Amino acid sequence: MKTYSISEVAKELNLTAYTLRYYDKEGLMPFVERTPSGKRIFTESDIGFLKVIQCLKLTGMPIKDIKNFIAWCSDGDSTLQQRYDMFVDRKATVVAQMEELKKTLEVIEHKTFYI
Amino acid sequence: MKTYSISEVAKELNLTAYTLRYYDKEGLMPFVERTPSGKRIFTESDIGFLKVIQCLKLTGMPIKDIKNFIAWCSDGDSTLQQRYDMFVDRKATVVAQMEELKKTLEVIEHKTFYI
DNA sequence: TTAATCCTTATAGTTAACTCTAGGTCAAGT
DNA sequence: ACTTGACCTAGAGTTAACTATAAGGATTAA
Repeated sequence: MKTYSISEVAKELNLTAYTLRYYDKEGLMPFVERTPSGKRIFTESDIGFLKVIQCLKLTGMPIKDIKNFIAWCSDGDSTLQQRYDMFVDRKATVVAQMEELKKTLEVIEHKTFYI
Repeated sequence: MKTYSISEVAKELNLTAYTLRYYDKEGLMPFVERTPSGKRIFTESDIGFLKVIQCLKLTGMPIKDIKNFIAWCSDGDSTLQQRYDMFVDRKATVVAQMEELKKTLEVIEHKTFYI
């Protein structure tokens, strides 16, 4: 199975190795294995998971909340509903942002505000 | 014309007077008038403008960038295109976030990732 | 006239999310 | 064997955006 180093993953996800180590320290990556000498080794599935984390971050979710989500994942099927609800909640947040933005666009398009 | 005090506006917009003064210091509210004694007096249109600022913040726009936008507004019609472009850009950002979120929702709905 | 609410400046504290440095380990190439 | 480069940790430093306090003063509603 192909694995990746921290700097390869950082490049792929467009962030730094510092940031990945910080995420690890914050409990966002309990799934990442190590070599006998202690180096992190990332699998394809780890990278997929990190992409989900990035998506959650994009929606404005704080790291502590993402950490909770990761912890739920470790708890298995019993937390499936919670996890699903959380995603639905996130979606609602972004949809609400979209609505606000649309309203604002309408305002500026109709030139109804100036200083 | 009806006007509002800083604390009334803070309550209406669901933030604190501290925050409003901070925004003022950062150049986000050059339009707000004062009484002869120096108190800020907000009009309905000021509040409308502050709501636009809140909307921009919701999309993740930093205060410095919002300040630039406000400065453009002061520059009048010559910056109309820039301002419109900025809003389109913001909209695109949020739409992209939506797309990411939809993808992620699909992933979790199909239960294709677990730790 | 007293209490509340506002103002200022200056300064300090807080939180989140990085971002970096120092000092050390380890594995591969020459 | 040795040097180079990528990795490690702990912990310090940074930035943004508040959030609050203090000290001192003005205004306004009851």
